[in-house]
Amino acid sequence: MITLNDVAKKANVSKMTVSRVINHPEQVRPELREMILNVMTQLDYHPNAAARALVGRRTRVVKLTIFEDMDTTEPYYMMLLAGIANELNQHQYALQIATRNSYEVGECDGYILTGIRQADYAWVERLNQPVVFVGSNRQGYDYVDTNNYQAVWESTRYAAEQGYTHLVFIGIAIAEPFELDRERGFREYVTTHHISAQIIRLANHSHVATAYVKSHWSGFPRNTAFICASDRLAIGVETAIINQGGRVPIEYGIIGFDGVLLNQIAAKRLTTMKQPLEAMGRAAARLLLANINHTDRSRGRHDQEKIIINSRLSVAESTR
Amino acid sequence: MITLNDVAKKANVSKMTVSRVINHPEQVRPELREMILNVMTQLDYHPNAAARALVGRRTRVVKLTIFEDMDTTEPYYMMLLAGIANELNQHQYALQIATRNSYEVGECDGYILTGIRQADYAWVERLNQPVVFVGSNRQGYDYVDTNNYQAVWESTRYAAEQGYTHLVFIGIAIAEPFELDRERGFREYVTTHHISAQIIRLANHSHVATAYVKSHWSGFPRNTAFICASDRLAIGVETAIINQGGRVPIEYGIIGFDGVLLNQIAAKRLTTMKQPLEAMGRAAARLLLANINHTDRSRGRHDQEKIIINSRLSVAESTR
DNA sequence: CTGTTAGCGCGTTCAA
DNA sequence: TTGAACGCGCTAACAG
Repeated sequence: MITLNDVAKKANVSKMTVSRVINHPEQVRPELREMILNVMTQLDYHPNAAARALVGRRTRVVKLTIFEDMDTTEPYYMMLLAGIANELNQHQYALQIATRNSYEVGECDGYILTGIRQADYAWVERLNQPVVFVGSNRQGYDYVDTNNYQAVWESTRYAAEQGYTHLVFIGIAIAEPFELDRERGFREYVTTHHISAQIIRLANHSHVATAYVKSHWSGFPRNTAFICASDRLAIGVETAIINQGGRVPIEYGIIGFDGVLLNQIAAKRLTTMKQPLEAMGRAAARLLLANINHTDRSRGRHDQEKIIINSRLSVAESTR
Repeated sequence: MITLNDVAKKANVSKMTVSRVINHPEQVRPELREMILNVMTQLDYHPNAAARALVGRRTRVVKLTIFEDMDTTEPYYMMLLAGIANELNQHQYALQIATRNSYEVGECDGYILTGIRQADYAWVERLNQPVVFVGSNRQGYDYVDTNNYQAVWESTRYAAEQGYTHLVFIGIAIAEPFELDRERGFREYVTTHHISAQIIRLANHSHVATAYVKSHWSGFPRNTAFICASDRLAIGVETAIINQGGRVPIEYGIIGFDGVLLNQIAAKRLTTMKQPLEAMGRAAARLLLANINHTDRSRGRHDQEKIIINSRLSVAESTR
């Protein structure tokens, strides 16, 4: 293992000078700095994270806490995770995964939280450490989120532009901000453009959507497009349409939300709004790291910071 | 922050004694040990991972490398992950997630590897660090795996015992050990018990299964049960049966494999072979930790160790 | 069985 | 601008 000392000897300086090249490069004469950097790459030197953690009173560990049953979890989190992990790795930080039942063990420098419900906020409050949410919140914590409004607005526009003349938004029956934003995206587009439209709210299960579409089939003329708030709903809609003898995408269009796994089950590959999950993960990690470094210097809460990331429509076979 | 010293002072012993209570409890007089343990809980003492890492020449980080595209990944990994993370947390280890593109950054004490293909073994070889696989391998590395043979054997038995008289195994068309074991489980059961049966191998997509069952419908008499090697295939089979007017589970039975998410899409909740993913994750972590501690003392490779975990049939609505 | 000493690799503080 | 000394929290090795 190469240490600071090894580099120092080879470069004929004290180890402090080498340390400064890493932490306060501006305090070292440029030529000397260059030389030392050279030696460092030559020796393939990597600072020892444990030693830095020890002296810096940092753990160099970030915890990701997922407040949701893993059982029913979508692949969603896996991609988010990848983004977070990648970003943290680059900064010599390790990620620790904490689930509902194990979230007290070990120390860390900060938390990334997701899937939170109202009841969990008390716990968050007591953490007293830097925190970043994935998904919006109204209690003033920093967060990263997708632009739900924009996503559905664009899905709707796409459907309209493809010539579907009746638009149906199938939402999730839950009064959370993310859902309200999605509905708003739909409503604003169809209102502005005077398009025949309706909004339906269902429990987020495919068979519920299937049953609904089946029993209201006469209300969906040809040339209807369904903009769905989740892929589960989209799959359910597709099943119903096919069972009723409707043709996708010629007579009916379907747009899902965040299609990852479920596409492998749909008869036609779903046109779907893709959330940039990897990017969201990276953003959350970066935001948290910034908070950690900031908190070090100045105590006290800063203003809520929000990072909103746009989604992209991935066009496939369920729309024309 | 509570340190060893704080505990030592309060307990009127040297900090070495406290340290021993943690690392070599057998070297401390039982009553003294008890007393110190008390003080430790009283003070809510937690050893500082960084300091231990520093002196122990360990990073206290384990890397999980998933050699597979996250895009198409099943929720599978998420649960595995939870198991690994929980176990590592208990041992003051942090988990780092490495994906295909980021697997060189940072140091660690060992690797948990999964989703590996033939081409990746060269990379594994060069690691030169303790390694544990999730999923079997023939190159002599330790691994944790489900008992694929047992799982399908029991599914098959269950179907037979429920009175389905014709059994069909829908396998995945791929010559990997896991698939061969599953087929073997099916074959041995039906052969031993002289049951009318057939084996079919398909690409692992639900629509492929749907198409196959549809076009061979006349070959599947009433009272047939389909034992499927994946839930995707099971869902596809179910769709076909329903489209053909067959009734589940009265006339036809379906058993899936490892139903996590997909159940939310099936018309009838699938009867499915549940892999104990959390347990597998924990087992993998424990095995790796053992290897890490072992390698510390004695250099050189030991015999391949295998941990095979049985699955459990979760009976739901797609069988009687 | 228990305590003392020394040092892991690094960064802060102070002195040069 | 650079260096020397000290200590972060912990444990291995030795001494008692």
